[in-house]
Amino acid sequence: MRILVVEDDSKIACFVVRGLKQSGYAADHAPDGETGLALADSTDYDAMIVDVMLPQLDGISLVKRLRAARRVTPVLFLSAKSSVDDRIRGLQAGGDDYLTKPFAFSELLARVHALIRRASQSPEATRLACGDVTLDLVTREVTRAGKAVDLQPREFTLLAFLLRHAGRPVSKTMILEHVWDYSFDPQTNVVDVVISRLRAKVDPDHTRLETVRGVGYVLRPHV
Amino acid sequence: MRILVVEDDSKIACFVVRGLKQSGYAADHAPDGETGLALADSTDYDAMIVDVMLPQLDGISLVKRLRAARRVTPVLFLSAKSSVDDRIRGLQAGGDDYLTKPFAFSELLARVHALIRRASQSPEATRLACGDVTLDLVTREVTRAGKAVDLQPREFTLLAFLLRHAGRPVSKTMILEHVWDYSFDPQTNVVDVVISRLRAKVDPDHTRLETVRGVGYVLRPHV
DNA sequence: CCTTCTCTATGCGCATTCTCGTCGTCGAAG
DNA sequence: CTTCGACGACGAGAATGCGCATAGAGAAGG
Repeated sequence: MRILVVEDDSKIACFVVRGLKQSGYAADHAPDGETGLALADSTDYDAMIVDVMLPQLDGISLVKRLRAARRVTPVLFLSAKSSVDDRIRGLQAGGDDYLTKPFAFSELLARVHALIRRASQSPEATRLACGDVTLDLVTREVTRAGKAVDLQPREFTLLAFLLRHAGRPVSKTMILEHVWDYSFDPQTNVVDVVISRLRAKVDPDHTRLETVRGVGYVLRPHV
Repeated sequence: MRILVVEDDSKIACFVVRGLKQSGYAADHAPDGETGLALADSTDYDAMIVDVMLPQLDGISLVKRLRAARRVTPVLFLSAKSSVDDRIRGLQAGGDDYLTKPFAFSELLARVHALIRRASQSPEATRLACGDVTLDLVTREVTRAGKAVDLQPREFTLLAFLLRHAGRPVSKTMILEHVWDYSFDPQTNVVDVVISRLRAKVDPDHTRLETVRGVGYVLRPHV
């Protein structure tokens, strides 16, 4: 779940990004409209949070251009003004929701949640499972064969990612991008290391988490 | 639990807001009807306390317009007049309760309590518990293993918040928002400090209040 | 003015995560 | 069938950064 935050006030941006990360989302930040559009254009975000007042390219125009390019990423507008007019303009431009500053973070989170859930049609599962392995995104509990397993943060994020793609191989590049937030392969073997630790904890008999040589890894649904 | 106070007399407003905060509520204040309506429109309050006599837009009209917009937030009217007529007008406009000035703060608090309890259908638990830790929101008594524990206000609010979410991790951002009423992260470590003090008083053997690295804290239900 | 409570600042300790190095395994080609 | 090359597995040590505790400053209340 990756979210783009387009916001010029660095304090607000920093606060929002941090909060989203603490809630388990990956978050990118663009300080102006142009950068935001470029990022939105090149990455497939699950949602965007866009300030209306932005340098270079305002939020409304940004979203209009995004929609013109047939991008349907759900957008939540942020604005200092609370006038009904502004709200209407935002929604007409293709925004999906509207929040006025100052706002409570929990409200922002709730709305983003709703947006993603609506967009993906299927309610955002809080509980992932594959075979006898289960993972709860909210309580952060992981079990194998009914027994609780204690995972470190990185291991947790990686397992969650694998579970989301259970049955299909995921490349190391993908993993680095979504779990480590790296855009480029920094010539490292971190993934191998954490996969190794994950196997020891979650797949001791080596039947669930398979290696696909030259590609990456698969989580086997059967077993 | 967030409450909006719409009241033009700044002394009364200040007094009420302070009292609510001390009782563990988050409270906002609007000095006139227009501001009040705008705030009520953009935020999801758990209850509102509205003076009938207000500049710009009187309390009755405010609530009428709120109800017209299908908002069901419970409203308690404040008024200087105690005439039965006024009371009827208020309730007809969509108010849920009515209190005449001057009033005792404890009475206001009791009624707000009742309003929220009624609105949320599930009676607002006055007593929270998790494992051998109990907390009473009304008497402000806290016990651990049957023995009373003396908490400072901040510590009390934080513990109450953790108890409400027992079993699920709560992020520091959330804590700052609900316990400190900060909308933005002021780059501080207050949360850590108060957690530390809370542990010393309520969880000396470090079994109940766990750290979730990079996220926040959990209160463990078992033990 | 004194007390009580809360916030800020700092350094330390430790958990987590990364890097490195070696060993093992797989697959292809001769 | 054997050999060679490349990729992956995994353990051990090192670095980073997060969280904890403490003390002192500041604010609020009596």
